[in-house]
Amino acid sequence: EKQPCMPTHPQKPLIIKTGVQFTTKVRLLVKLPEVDYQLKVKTTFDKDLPPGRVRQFFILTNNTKVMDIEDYSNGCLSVEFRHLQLKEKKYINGTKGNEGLLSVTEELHSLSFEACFTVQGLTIDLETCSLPLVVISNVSQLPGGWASVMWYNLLTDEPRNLAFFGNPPRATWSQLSEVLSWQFSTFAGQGLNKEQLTMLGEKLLGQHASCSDYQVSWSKFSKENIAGKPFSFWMWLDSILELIKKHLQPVWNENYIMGFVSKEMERTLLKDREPGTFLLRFSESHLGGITFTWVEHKDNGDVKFNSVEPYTKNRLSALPFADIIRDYKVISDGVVPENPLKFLYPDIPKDEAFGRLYNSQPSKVHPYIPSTLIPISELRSNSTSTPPSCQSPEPPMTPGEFDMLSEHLCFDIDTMSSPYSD
Amino acid sequence: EKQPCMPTHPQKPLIIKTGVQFTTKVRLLVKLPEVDYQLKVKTTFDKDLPPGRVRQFFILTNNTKVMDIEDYSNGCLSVEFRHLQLKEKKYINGTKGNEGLLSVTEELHSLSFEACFTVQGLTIDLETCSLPLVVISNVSQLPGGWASVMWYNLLTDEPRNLAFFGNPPRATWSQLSEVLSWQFSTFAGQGLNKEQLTMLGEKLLGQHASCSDYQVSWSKFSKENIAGKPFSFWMWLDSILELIKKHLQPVWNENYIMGFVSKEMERTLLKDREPGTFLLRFSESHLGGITFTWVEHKDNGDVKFNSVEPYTKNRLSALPFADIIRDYKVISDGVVPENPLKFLYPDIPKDEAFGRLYNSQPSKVHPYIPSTLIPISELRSNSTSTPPSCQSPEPPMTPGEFDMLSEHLCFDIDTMSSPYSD
DNA sequence: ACAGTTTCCCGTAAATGC
DNA sequence: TGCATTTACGGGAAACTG
Repeated sequence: EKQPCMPTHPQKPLIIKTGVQFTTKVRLLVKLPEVDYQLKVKTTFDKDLPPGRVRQFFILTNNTKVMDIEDYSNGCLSVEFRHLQLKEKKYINGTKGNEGLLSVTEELHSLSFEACFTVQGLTIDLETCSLPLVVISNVSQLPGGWASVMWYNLLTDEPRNLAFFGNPPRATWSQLSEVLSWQFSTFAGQGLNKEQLTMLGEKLLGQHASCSDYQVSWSKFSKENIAGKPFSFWMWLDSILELIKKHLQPVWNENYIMGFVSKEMERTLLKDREPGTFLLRFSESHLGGITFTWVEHKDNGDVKFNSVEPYTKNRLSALPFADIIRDYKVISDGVVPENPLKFLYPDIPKDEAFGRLYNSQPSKVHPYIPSTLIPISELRSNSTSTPPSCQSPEPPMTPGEFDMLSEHLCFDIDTMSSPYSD
Repeated sequence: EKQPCMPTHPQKPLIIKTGVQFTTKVRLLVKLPEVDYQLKVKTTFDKDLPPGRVRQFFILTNNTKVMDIEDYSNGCLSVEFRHLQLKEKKYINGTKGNEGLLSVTEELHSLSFEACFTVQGLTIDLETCSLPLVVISNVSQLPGGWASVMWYNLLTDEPRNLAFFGNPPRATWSQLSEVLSWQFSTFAGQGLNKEQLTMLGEKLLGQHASCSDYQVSWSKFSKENIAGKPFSFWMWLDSILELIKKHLQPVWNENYIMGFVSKEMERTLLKDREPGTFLLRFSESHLGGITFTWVEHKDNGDVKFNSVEPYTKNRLSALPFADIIRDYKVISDGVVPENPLKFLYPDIPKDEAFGRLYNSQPSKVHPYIPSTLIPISELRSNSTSTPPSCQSPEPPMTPGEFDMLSEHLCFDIDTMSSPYSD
């Protein structure tokens, strides 16, 4: 009878941060005959959630409002709650929230709506509730929370299985790769192609990625660290999404960032190209880094590959990435510095590709000489730049419709004024 | 009988930000004979402040505590309030806080302490209160608030003249310059010398600065904008203090930053020096900027002065200032770039002065080529760098003891855990 | 000691008030 | 409308807490 249906959260719905305002809206789908009094709706957080095991929260601010004819649309009743804010319930007795089994971003919560009215002598109780919600206390928990929201909505149709992460199902790589591509198209404006997904599949699954039915566990996806690295697969991927959103948007949208490519594949691609051909790829060793690799032909006919130390958000906020590509110089002992980047793979002249994205700000503060930062690498004559080991290449990927996903995720909780992330 | 005496606030005492925790401590100076019950002290904010004209605040959190024998020291009674937090009182009737006459940082408030006890049948009421306090709601108001605290404590000994800024007295330049130097020695570790103060005096007073008895109005000091600039004298100076604190501390402490020097004086100093002699000075046109000016001898014998576009906190957080000096290069159309900075005025070889402060981080992320940002200025062959107009030079300054000031300012309100500023 | 989690609060941006 | 002031909250870091 009632349906929780609210404006899509601009970025990451179904995650609420304590102490930060959020908005929610309920709509009554049936039209009631002559309700001549005001229909009050009350929201309750974590209603009926048994104490223990998980944290519990309550709504700090006023949580009862009267339904009203919806402004636009077909005159059904609706009510929007604004400025709601969550706070954790503290127990005096020894009961603790979060008993070690689940991490806080795996705890699922819910927001309930209740209304009661009498019509023609009949008392009717209405109650409904939201899809499972993740509650976090700091934006640093947002990536973990979003992993949970994705996994839940990808793998179940149940409207309210709060115990989902007690025993989370696996996803096929086919399903998962679709969601990952969708993440990039939603947050960065441009999805992932087959080759990029192949590299991600190998990274997550090794050789098994050849089979799109191969299953990925929740743990492998976002809890276990990648072998030899202090972060999980999803933390790594999300750090790249954030980097794109904040610093690489235009370059990414032009499809100029190959991004996900094994080092072996990189060499294969570059080795027969013109000297100075380069490609852009994300760091696999550090969170949120991007590097370029260019090919150089030595005098003796050898082919050499060089990769610059990855740029991270700090560097990129000092200097936009396109400008880095424009201005990058290598200095070798007293020689006139030169920009080794000539052609974006396969063969696009650098300025043709990036020209529009350059930021040329010669800043005319008159009494002063304009100054800018430029990125340089200084090569000592005795320096060596040994080619590192790399990963194995591999096969393709399933495409597909993600109607189901977008349907679920378009739902619901909305934290006021573009809340998390840019 | 009682005295409010608390730990010196690490940075800026007597300023409290709403919603941020602060700490205060009261000590009972007389020793009471056998008080066999607990002595309760209550703090009240803005006690007896008549409504209207100014905002009023109250203490959100628990504000009554029992006095206790002080841990260390001579066993007198004391009590420390922690986690106090201020919130503005809102009036239902039309009365507004802050009626236009005074800005919020000129409003003075106070924190009162009360205790009542009976000894040998005699009831005694104790009450005392803090020096005037400034209440702000955002750190952006901190410079304005600190200006008020300085002016008050510099110019009056009254313990509680909350109407002080209704008609604030003037300060002699002699008094003021002392306080300014003290600001730099307190917050940046190194005070101002005679020449620096002279330049500041001229900037504030023009020719009158020759007379150290000349008076500076409160308005001129911190309210009126400097002619042609969108900021007041104090806002400008405080922006420089902040820049030093965050980005220039070591260079400032070595006395390598002349900083306050008129452009005319700058030329006088540099013109007879070796080519490549440079000095460091703060921007007068923008908040929180530092530039270097170097002298160059043209082939035709002319002397030319060049100043780089000032570096602000954003640039400096991408690249430490000493590294900027080390790596700065001027590129003129295809010539090998050169660093024009050779000698710190008067004649210290650059690396001798700054060597210890360089940050050399060649970063050994092995598979990658290390990269860094370097600051460059690109000179087009047809570019001109016209010498700008400058200010007039002038005379000396009074030194002196600032015991009074430090005595007053060492007082009192303490906002938990290094609150404002670094 | 330590890792997961929360709190604290600056500093920027946006909202609000006058 | 513009300016002064407050609120909002991301993001880094410290504090907490088992």
